[in-house]
Amino acid sequence: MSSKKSEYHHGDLRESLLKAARETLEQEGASGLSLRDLARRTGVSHGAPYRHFASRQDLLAALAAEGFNELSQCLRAKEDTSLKAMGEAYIAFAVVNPSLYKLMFSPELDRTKPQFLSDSASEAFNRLRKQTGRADQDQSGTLAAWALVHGLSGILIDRLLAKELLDPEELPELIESVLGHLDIAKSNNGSQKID
Amino acid sequence: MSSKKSEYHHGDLRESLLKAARETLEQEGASGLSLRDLARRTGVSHGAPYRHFASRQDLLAALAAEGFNELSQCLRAKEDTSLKAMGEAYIAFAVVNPSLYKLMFSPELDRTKPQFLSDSASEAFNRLRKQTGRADQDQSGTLAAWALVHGLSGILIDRLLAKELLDPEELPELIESVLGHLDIAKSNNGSQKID
DNA sequence: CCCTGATGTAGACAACGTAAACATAAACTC
DNA sequence: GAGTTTATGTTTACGTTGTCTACATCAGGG
Repeated sequence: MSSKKSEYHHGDLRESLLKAARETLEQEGASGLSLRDLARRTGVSHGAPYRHFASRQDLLAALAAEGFNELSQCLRAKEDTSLKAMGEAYIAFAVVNPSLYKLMFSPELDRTKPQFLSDSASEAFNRLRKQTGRADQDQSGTLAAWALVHGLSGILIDRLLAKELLDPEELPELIESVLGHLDIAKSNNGSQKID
Repeated sequence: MSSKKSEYHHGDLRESLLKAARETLEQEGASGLSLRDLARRTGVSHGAPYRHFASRQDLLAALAAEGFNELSQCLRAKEDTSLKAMGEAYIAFAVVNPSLYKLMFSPELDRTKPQFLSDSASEAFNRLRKQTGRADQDQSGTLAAWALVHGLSGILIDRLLAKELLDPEELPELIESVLGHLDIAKSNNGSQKID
């Protein structure tokens, strides 16, 4: 399909850019990601990316959207298991894609125009809520579950834990213990608590 | 003290820079903070800041350190109250200084050379642990408490909640509910909230 | 076959971080 | 107090970046 062809038109820049961006993102961090370097590595001129992304922020936003989709998928896969399993999947995604996860919740992102963020975020949130099985009036339980995994993800990503807690051997165990401190996780599985 | 004097030497640049940086940080976000603009607004040449900060990262790190000290102070003030009160103070700090809080946990920060981060962070962590009153063997409870407030802070800062949950009127109430889902907060030395 | 729109290129501009060479003023020494 | 040293601020310079504009190239439809 793609041997020599035209040499002028790339074919599927946009995708190539996103793929290259994804790599440098995890290697260099979000701040080390430049459009020009991206173009250079992809073999196009520095102006080319602007045919596919209105701005650097726009590329970042596309990356973040990709991330939300993947996270959504990870959660969907665990939909029919326990709340704990979902939380562990959530944290696993964050730890495997640290820079991407950080980017997804970066305040710099233009969250206004495509409401992709509120959409994907609220979809994940709803998925979580279904799992918590709470009444609609009290979403504090769902929010607590989300906050717990979100916070633990950030702590792990940023390596804020003392060394003795970071033993990768016992990490899954630690995560499970932490998630266990949520009262919802205990009375799990269809139990409705009366307020 | 400072009427005319020399006009050449600023007097206490460093502090002025930090103060100006603090302002622009919350107004423009971390990415909108440039050394040159800072120097401009402070009335010095664009090379001057380098006499006080080795690099932009260095300035950011100084800001973050400042933030950790203030957060530490906020927590120390609530040391003798309930775990919930401490959590609320933590979240209050984060919400009042959103960009600073984000910066404090930014992966871009050079956390290696001055271990200011691990120091301040672990100090706060220890303060928290004292409050949870758990055995040293199991720090999962402490970690859960930290993760919960850290996560909720991020969610509030980034405005990830649906509008109906963001009613500023009911926000303190919501926060309290969320913190209440931590099992440690319940069996806690009979501390009552004082309204 | 030309024309139109999509895509890539080339050049320009301002802003930035950072370093080096220089200027100034304060501190210290005698 | 004169002279030297040191801390602090200025200027100039360089390379990189995001982004805009004018231009080039190509694919597809009338």
